Formats: sequence, C-alpha cells, structure tokens
Amino acid sequence: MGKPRIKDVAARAGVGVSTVSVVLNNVEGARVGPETRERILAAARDLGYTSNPIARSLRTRRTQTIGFVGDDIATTPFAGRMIQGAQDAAWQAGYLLFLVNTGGEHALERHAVRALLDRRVDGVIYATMYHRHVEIPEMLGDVSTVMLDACPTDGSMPYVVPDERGGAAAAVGELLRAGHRRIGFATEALDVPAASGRLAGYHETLAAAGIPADPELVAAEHGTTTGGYRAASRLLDLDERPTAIFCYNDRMAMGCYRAAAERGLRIPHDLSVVGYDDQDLIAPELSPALTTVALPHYEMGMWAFHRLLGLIQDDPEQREQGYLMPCPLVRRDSVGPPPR
Amino acid sequence: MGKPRIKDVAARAGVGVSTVSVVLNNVEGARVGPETRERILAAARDLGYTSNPIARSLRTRRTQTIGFVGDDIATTPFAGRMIQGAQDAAWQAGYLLFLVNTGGEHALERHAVRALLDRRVDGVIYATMYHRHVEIPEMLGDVSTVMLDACPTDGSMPYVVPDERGGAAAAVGELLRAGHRRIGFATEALDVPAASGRLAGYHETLAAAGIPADPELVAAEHGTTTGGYRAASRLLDLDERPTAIFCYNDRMAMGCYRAAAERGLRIPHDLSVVGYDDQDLIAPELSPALTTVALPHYEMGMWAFHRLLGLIQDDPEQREQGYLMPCPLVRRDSVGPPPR
DNA sequence: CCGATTTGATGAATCGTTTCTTCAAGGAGA
DNA sequence: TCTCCTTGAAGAAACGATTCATCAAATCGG
Repeated sequence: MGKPRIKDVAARAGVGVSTVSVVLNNVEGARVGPETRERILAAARDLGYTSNPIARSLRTRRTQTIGFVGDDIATTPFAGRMIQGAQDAAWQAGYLLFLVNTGGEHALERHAVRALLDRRVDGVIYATMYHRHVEIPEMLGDVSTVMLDACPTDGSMPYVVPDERGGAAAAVGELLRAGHRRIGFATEALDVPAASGRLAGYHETLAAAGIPADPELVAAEHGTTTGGYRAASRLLDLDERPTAIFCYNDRMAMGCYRAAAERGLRIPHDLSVVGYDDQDLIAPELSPALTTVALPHYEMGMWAFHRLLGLIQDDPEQREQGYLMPCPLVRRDSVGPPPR
Repeated sequence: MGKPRIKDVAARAGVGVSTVSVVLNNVEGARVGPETRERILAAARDLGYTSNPIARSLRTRRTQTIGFVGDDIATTPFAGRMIQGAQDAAWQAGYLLFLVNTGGEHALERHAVRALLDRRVDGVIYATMYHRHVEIPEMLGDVSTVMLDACPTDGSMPYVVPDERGGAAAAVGELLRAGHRRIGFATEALDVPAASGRLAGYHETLAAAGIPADPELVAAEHGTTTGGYRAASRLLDLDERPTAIFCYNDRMAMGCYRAAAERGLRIPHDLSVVGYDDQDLIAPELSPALTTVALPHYEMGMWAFHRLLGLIQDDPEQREQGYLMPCPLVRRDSVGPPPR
C-alpha cells in the first residue's frame, strides 16, 4: 500500500485515467463536465493523491528542478545567503534545488554540470564567490543558465553582481553628509572587481562633491584585520590626518579601530569609520557598532532564480543581461561630525 | 538531436535494448558474449550515451537523490559546513542533494518533507542548527532519515552531534598542561545543550585533576562579545584572580580580550584564554591568535550522509544510533604558563 | 427527422529505462 | 541421432504519468 497512483483515483471516481490527468492539471480547452470534475477532485482528495514527479518528468521533459553550482558554499556567510535566496525563491515557485559545490576545481565543475544536465534540470544557477569574470563550462550552452555574483567573459548569459560602486558612493556620501571633507580610503591591494568598483565609487563621489582627489588618502593593503590596521595607521599618521576613513571591508575596519585606539582617537568623536560587507560577527559587535554597507547576497540569489525562471518560461519581458544589485547602507554608531 | 537513448546504442551495436541495459549495468549472472559486450560498450562510448536517470528512477524506484532539510542555512558558517560535508560525501557516492531550508517554521518543515517524499528521495538528512531535541515530522517515518546536529526526542533514528563535553575537556586539559590550576569559565547563561555539555566537561576535567570546584569561577552571561566582556570582567575582578579563562565561544573570548586589555593584562603572559567554535573571522584574527576548540560540522555532515547511505542500503554493520563527533583543539597563541 | 457539429470522455501511444520470460542455437551425453 | 542443458540474446511488460486521436452521445439548425 504505497502511494496511490492516478489509476487508483480514476477507479475510485469511475472514470478513465486521462480524464483524471486532465482535471488535475487544469488543462486548458479540455472539456469535462462539472460533476465529473468534482467527483475526480473528491477522489483525489480522499486518496491523498499526489502525482509522481518522476513519471511526469519522463513524459513532460520538465523536472521542476534547478541546479545550483557554486565554487564554495561554506567558508563565507555570503555564500549561504545567496543559496538561501535562490532556494527560497525556487521553493516559492515550486522548484527544488540541486546543490553541488565544486571548490572551484575546473574538472569538478564540468563534472557537476554534466551530472546536473544528466538529471535533466530545467536550469542552472552558476555562482562563483569572490572572483568574477569566469569562464563557464561550454555544456551550459544546452540549458538555461544565470550567473550569480559573477560576470560571464562574453556577455552570453544573464548575471547579477553587487553594485560595489553604488555602495561605496553611499558610504562616502554618508560621510560627506556628516560634514567630512577629508576622507581616507583603506582599500584592498589585490585587483579584484570589488576593490576597483569601490575605489571608483569613492573617487566619483568625492569628485561630485567638488573635493579634489588626494592620492595620499588611499592606502592599499591586504583586506584583513592587520591589513586594515596598517592602512589606517598610515592614514592616521599623515600630516593632515583624515577625519573619516572608509574601509574596503569590515575586517579592515576592525583593524582601523585598533589603529585609532592606539592613537587615543575615539570613534566617532575623533574619527568616523565606515566599513563594507556588514558581517554579523564584526559590524554589530565592534564598539561602537560599525556603520557599513551590506552586500545583497540574499537578494541576488532571489534575482538569479527569478531571472532563470523567466529564461525557462521564455518570458519575453525579461531581457536584461546583467543587473547590479544595490548595496544598502547600514547606519550604526561609527559616524559622527568631524572633530572641532 | 537530443541525447542518445538506449535504443540508439542498441541499434548501433546491432543488439536488443535489454542486452545493452544488462551490459551497461553490469548485471550479475547475466550471460552475454565478450565480443557483444565489447561492441555495446564501444557503441555507448561513441554515442556518448548516459542513461536517463528519470526513466531509470521510474523503473527502479531509486533516485540516487537525498533531501537535506535545515532550519537555517545562511546565518552561521557552521550550517554551510554541514551542508558542504553532506554534499561532498553525497557527490562521492553518486548522489545529488536537494536542499531546502525551513527557517524553523513547523508548517514549512512538514511541507518540505512532503515535497521531498513526493520527489521520491532515497533518504533525508534533517539538520537543525542551534537547538537540539527536536520533534521530527511524522512522515519521516516513511523514509530513511538521519538527524544532523540534533537529537530526536525518541531514540528512533541515527543522529550526530558535536562532543561538547570532550571539546571542553580538551580545552581545560590544555590549560592544565600549561600549569594552570585556577581556571575560570565564562559560560552561556541560556540552557542550551552546548552550554551544559561544555560546563560538564569543564567540571569533570578539573575534578579529574584533583582541583575542587569553585562556583565563583563560573560566570554566566550572554554568549556574545559584550557577554564575554562582562563575564571576564567579573572573573578578573575576583580577589583571587584566575590565571586562565575558558570561554564558551570565540565571541565571548573576544570580549574577554577586551576586559583583559582594560586591566592591563597581556595575553598569554598574564592571562591565558581558550575559546570554542574556531570562527575564522575571530579566532585567527585576534591578537594574539586565539587557541580554541573547533566544531566538526563538516565531518558531521559527512557522517550523516554515510550513515544515511548505510540505512538506504540496509547495511547491517552500521547500527549505532547516536554519534558524538570529536571537537579538535586548535592551538594558537593565547595559552601560556601562568604568571610568576 | 436528419446530417453536422459540439461535448464529454476514453483508450492507446509515449517518455526511456529495467527486468522477467521466452526462445533459438549449439554442445554434451547416451 | 535424439534429447537435454546451457548459453547468448531478444521481446515485452512494467514503472506512472501526459497527450493525442478517436468515439459515442447529445445538441443543433433547417
């Protein structure tokens, strides 16, 4: 006595299986009497019938399943949020998510994509954390694909990435509004897209406010606590010290706090600080709590799925290839007016 | 010209489909001539044939798929590691993972389990972060299930949780070996299993070393940075100050560092500190880097899958119901001999 | 009252496998 | 030479749905 099959429903309602199928799927243009329909629905309800997705998929060639392949799902909280965003959106739409992580190994990536195609997923979300501009396995040409947190080398498929530039603009804008004119930037030395985007946003926003660029105010180090410490130290030891520092990320901001503390500078009284990433283990925990810019990974995950769904359903409305997801500013207690 | 089907392989090899199936699946006791076998294998290779898992599942009632349902996959790095462990193990065994997260909502949990059963998963890993002793949806009785990071209320299914007690013992043991005799414990005030387990390990280890329990040395607060700060402050202001503090987690250890710094105590010269959790944003980043105990989430994820596989394959060797996964000590720079 | 059309419903084919039963051919034993 | 196994392979029936073509009954216009 396993699950009831469509045959059982048909028998109980005293009709043929095809009629049951037609009713249960609300097939358009199908003609079936209201009374028969009612009988079928009742029978299905009584039996607790749910259609077998395997059999259905075999026939319809749709699996209501998508693959999420990521190069890393564990080491950052960001990855988890992307997955969760995609999963929540998929669940809403009645899709289930195959998760496979590749650790960034190229061979494994190809294997993974092949395995997903074998399983006849309806689409693939291809997420690569950190780096962007990745080459994608050629097989992905055979299936609807959206890139998440990454740009395709050719503009061949939809993608979504954070609007780093806009986020940096928001951060610097917040400092400008507080009255700061001399704003340092403790940046990441590596040439990653996030770094160049945030730097561009920093420069543009200052320029728009009529503040000339001062190369001294940009200190590049590793994007770590100690890197932040070093960068902030350099900035704070400048002859004309900045009254605010925008940090590439929260970890650097953490180092910046230490550098400030060592110099007897109180935040935000003597120095204002803004971070980036809004990491929950850092930003709210520092004292004072850090004003920072949040990365919209959850939203990007949702966007990716919705865009993918559009692709799958061949929705002509959705035609945009790339999308920059806004990074909202999170106000806490590390920004104040400049001293004096 | 979609994927080749088994029929195509059969045609190309000039044999019947059943023979192809038998050859490709290495069916035991099947009799097929070596030359025919070779021809079939060649044909399959030439065509790049891979069997359609949907059709296969329909027939065999096995999907080579398992469901991972968790109440939260994003907010802690731990969750990601469990998933990754399970996923890696599953991938190795040729299984794919359906991921669904429930946010801990009971209704959604039931829904999720039902959806997974509908999809005919071969088994389910049921992971609940944080809290343990959860009730499980009754439908899970119908399918092989393993609980991850949680205990079932009744002992009805296999589960794996961290060996908190052992981890605490390792931490305290490390301090004892360094020569400390007066060791404080900054613990979590909430009555969660992790807290009681670690407290028990603390007490047992001290007792085994012949050190009488001193209630003054246990300070309970919230398991946050500020909680750790408060707890450590109380301990450090004791008449007879402890020379070492074992902290419930790394965040409390972070607060402990601050309390020590405010009192002019250098770590590890004047005070030794051990944490728990080994969070990568904290433990290695503090200065000095924090000696702590790692939570074996990745390993637990792997264990859960392997145990599940045993259940699915009805492996009589695996009969243990619960497993305590060891928590390894991670030595860094926050432990030294006691002062004087 | 009769052919034409609509309505309501059904059987059968199909999706791509696995697996059970059957069958022809060849070899061994008597 | 005849029977009886054994071997190698094929045919066909599931698995559980969807969907197409078909068909009987009912309705309609004239």
